[in-house]
Amino acid sequence: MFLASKLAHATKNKVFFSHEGIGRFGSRVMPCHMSAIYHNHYQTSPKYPQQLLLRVFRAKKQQCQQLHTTSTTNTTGHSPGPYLPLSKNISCFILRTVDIDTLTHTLEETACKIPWSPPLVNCILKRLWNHGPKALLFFNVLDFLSPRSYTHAASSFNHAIDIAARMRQYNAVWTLLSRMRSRNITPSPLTFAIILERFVSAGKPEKALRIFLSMHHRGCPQDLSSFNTFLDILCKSNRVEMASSLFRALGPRFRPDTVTYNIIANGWCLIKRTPMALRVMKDMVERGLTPTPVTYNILLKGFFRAGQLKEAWDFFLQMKRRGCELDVVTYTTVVHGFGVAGEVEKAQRVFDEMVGHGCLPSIATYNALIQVLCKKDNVENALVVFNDLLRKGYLPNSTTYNVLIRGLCHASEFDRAAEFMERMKGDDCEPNVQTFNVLIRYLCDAGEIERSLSVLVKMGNGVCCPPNLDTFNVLISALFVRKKPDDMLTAGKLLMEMMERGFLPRKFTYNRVLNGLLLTGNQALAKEILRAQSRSGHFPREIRL
DNA sequence: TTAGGGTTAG
Repeated sequence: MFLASKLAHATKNKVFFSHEGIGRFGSRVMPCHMSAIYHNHYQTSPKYPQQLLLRVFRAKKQQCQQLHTTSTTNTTGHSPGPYLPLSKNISCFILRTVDIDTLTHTLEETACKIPWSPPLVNCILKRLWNHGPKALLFFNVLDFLSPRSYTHAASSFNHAIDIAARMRQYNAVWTLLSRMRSRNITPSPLTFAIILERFVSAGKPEKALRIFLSMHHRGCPQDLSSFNTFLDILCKSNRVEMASSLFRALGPRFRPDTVTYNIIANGWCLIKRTPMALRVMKDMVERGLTPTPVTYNILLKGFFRAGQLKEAWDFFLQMKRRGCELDVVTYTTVVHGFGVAGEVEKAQRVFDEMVGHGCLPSIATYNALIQVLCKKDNVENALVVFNDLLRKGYLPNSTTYNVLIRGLCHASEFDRAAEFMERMKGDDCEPNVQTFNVLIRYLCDAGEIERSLSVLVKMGNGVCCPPNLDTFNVLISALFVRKKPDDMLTAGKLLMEMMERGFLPRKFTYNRVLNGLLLTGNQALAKEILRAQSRSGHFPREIRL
């Protein structure tokens, strides 16, 4: 009964951090947030997981149907996503079930009773993103249901492949790819884009090249589009030299187009080698291809990125003189570029002139100007621009609020920042993890550890957005500043919580917290962390227990 | 996930 009541609370997503007043940990009296962390930490695996997982499903099924019905009449036009509540609860259940054998058994026993669908499965996989082993376990259990009442969609295979590749489990990647084909699902260019990107970001571009060259043997022929995708992946990981060589070697086979040239030009700009980007533009003209507004915008941004303000301005003027199309991206680039370089007046002038030139600012342009004013001028002036955009009928988005909230925090205006967080909700724009992280970071910097922990409590109930790796890293680091023994205990609980949520702590964080706990006589929690770690099948890099 | 602009802060 007690466990059932716990889970019922869990399904409301409020129980873990809903305690108010004073709680206790051992003999130590703690403020409410400490109690909340304690409660969250000690949510153990349920005793009868099958029944409880089904209970989660039943409790949410009706809610999902209601949401599905109401979503069509939602005046905001935003569907809350009929799968959201169910996916949230199933993924919470999976993350909180520590013992892998119990979890496997529970999933195997109950999975056949739940009507799976690709959107639901994909939602759950995304929520399990930070805990690769459990995500793949979930995927595999569904893939081998007996009798086979559900077959994974291509999109779910793509998610699973991405997760396996992210963990650098390359054998699992190829197994999944073969299994995909055995289920009569052809791997798509997207499947290979995912694989190629993971190999490149893992520092294996040559292996990625071999995969690209042989992908037709695995059911997906190469074309210009997949060639461009691969070049772009290489360029975005700062391997433009390799992309250029490939472009020269394979160009005749794929017949490069404007997009190909733009990708390579952008690659040079990303590493601040604008002369090379200009050469690419010259090459494309010589090959009979006309540079597009995208080409010019890439170059323009490249000059700003490289700190070549004079060249950027000259290029901008030249674009005007030659009658190139100056679109909203061009103006946003210039406003932001000059602003972050400290030339706020020039940024403001360009912003003011764009309307006169027949180009309306987008919300991104406003965001660029607001950010610039917050960083290089005054947050009060940024608020004037914010009110102006409201007056003109623009709808601020989460970036608008985040840059403003950061500006207010930077000016130590925490109460006003909190007011804006409330205001976001009124604009149908819930605070996201970046919003909370900004507030937490600045509160920590100001030494307001308790207030920052209470922000974590707000996040942790999962209603708005769960904390991410940054959230935990910032908070744990801050707990080492005051040198208070109680802070070590809190750091230990945070480490425990982050592991339960599937995050892999850095070796430095892990050792630092364990040492802190041992030095302050908190051996019990240190052992608990070690046990949880060894059960999770998830290890901090370079840690072997 | 065939190309370009706007969110932390290190």
